[in-house]
Amino acid sequence: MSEIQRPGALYQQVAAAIREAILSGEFEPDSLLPSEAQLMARYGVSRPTVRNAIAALRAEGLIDVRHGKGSFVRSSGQPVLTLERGVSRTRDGKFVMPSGDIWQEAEEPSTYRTRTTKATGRLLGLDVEEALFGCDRLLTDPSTGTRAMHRTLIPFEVAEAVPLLGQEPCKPSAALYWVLTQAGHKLTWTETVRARMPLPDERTTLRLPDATPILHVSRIAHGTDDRPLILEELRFGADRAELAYRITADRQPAQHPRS
Amino acid sequence: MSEIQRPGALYQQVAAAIREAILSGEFEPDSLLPSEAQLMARYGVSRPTVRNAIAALRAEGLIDVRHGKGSFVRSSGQPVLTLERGVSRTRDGKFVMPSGDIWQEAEEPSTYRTRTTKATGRLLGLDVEEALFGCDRLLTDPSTGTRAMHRTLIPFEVAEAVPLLGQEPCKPSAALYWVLTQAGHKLTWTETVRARMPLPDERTTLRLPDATPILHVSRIAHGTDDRPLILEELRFGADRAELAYRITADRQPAQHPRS
DNA sequence: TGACGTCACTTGTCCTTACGAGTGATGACT
DNA sequence: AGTCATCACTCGTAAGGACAAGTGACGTCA
Repeated sequence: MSEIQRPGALYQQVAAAIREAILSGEFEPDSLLPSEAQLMARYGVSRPTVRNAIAALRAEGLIDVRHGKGSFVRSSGQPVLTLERGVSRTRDGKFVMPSGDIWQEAEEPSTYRTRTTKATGRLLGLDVEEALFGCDRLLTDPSTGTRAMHRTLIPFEVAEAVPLLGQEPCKPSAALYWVLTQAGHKLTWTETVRARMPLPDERTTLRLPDATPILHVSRIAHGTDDRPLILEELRFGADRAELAYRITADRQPAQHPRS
Repeated sequence: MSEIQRPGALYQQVAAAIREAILSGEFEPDSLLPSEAQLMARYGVSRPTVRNAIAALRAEGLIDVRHGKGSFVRSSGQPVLTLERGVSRTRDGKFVMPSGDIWQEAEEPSTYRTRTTKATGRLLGLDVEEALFGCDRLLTDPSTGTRAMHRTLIPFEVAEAVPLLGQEPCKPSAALYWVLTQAGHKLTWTETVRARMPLPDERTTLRLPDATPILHVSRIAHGTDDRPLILEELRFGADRAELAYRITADRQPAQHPRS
């Protein structure tokens, strides 16, 4: 019925019309959109044009298409899982460490030895081709079904100085940080947050829907002597989880540790 | 030449072949890929199939296509701009505030009055339909050309108690936080980080390439009485900028009331 | 009643054809 | 030499047809 004329290509006009209908609430979340055939009739266009419009909306993350069933308005629900990335104490209250260890292991971790790449070397501030211990784990949060990929990288140099680290680089981060503190380090860490589209293998292992970016957190911990000790990387779909940083102004040092 | 057979659909096989060639470095970043016609000949498929494969690679953010020129391997460069979201002092060293005010105004800010939506209400912990001062600004970092959308929301209640706020809600955040501190508040804030695909208007105003997610930071500041004072939202393309949080373990309070 | 095959409906894949539109080089004309 | 039309190449858009594959309901048959 609604003849459209405005912006540019036909399929963009169709996409715009559907998008508007979705955003205005005419189509409720999780509801079924008209089928391709119906849209063809509705706008008087061919099937490729309709499919092109639908592809655009998929790329925007507005709809989900299920083979044999139809297109559904994606329930734009906010993330259900909030990862608190501040600090928290252990139960005995004696020790401060990075929080966020809600995860459970979904698969056997795989340990390996590797070398710094351009990206990891940049973060660690190391020369290229430095040797590292590595451990990759696939984590889940059972209560929400969220999945995440976790990687721990420890320079050989550090592992030699703190043997417990190299022996079990797959321990949850809290344990590793505890070991480091026991070894006399006062920890400071920096988290770098990036977002990007997933590679195909990340899409499958994280079970990501269409048009779902990945949040990629790199946490690098420095010790007392300002040397990088551990690099942790966490990757997860941005549809399910979000990050939270709690910052208290009057407690934070201005530039760097004073005491 | 290279006949392919493996996984599923033809176009996926073509996409996989090209993807592999890119990731293995056979095609250098910024280099020109074979044209659609060449790919048709190379893999013995029709143009829609080739275009479908190319569309998949675009959605992954692996390539950029320029009308009339061809497809180019996207230089997967890391973000060039790091937003330090910790705390920093003013020049006189007297006051601690959120850092990150490197931005310049790209357009006239627009002030308005609005009400809490479901999303903002949730963050502010307010009942729905509460009245707010709002200000939207378009910011740029001239040195890198990065653009960002910024929004400030201040509840009426707060603006009345601290009149300077409501009068000029468009001041950079540092100024607002300074005013609040002068009014006797000790500030604590929480930043929530999410990522999602941009809406069309965000794509255009932020000048985002294909398959580029948005990083969406919501900073909500609480005062001495634990009441929400200001909600700031910052949105920018994840291709250019990243976030950095510096955390020092032995200075941070142990725990905090969960919202 | 229960199991199963069929059918109608959906989206997925693939092909062919045609033309529009942006880009850059070539070459003719001034 | 400089200007500009033309042309060949690129990707973008749109239509048409055909068949495969997933889904669910309906009806038949044991």
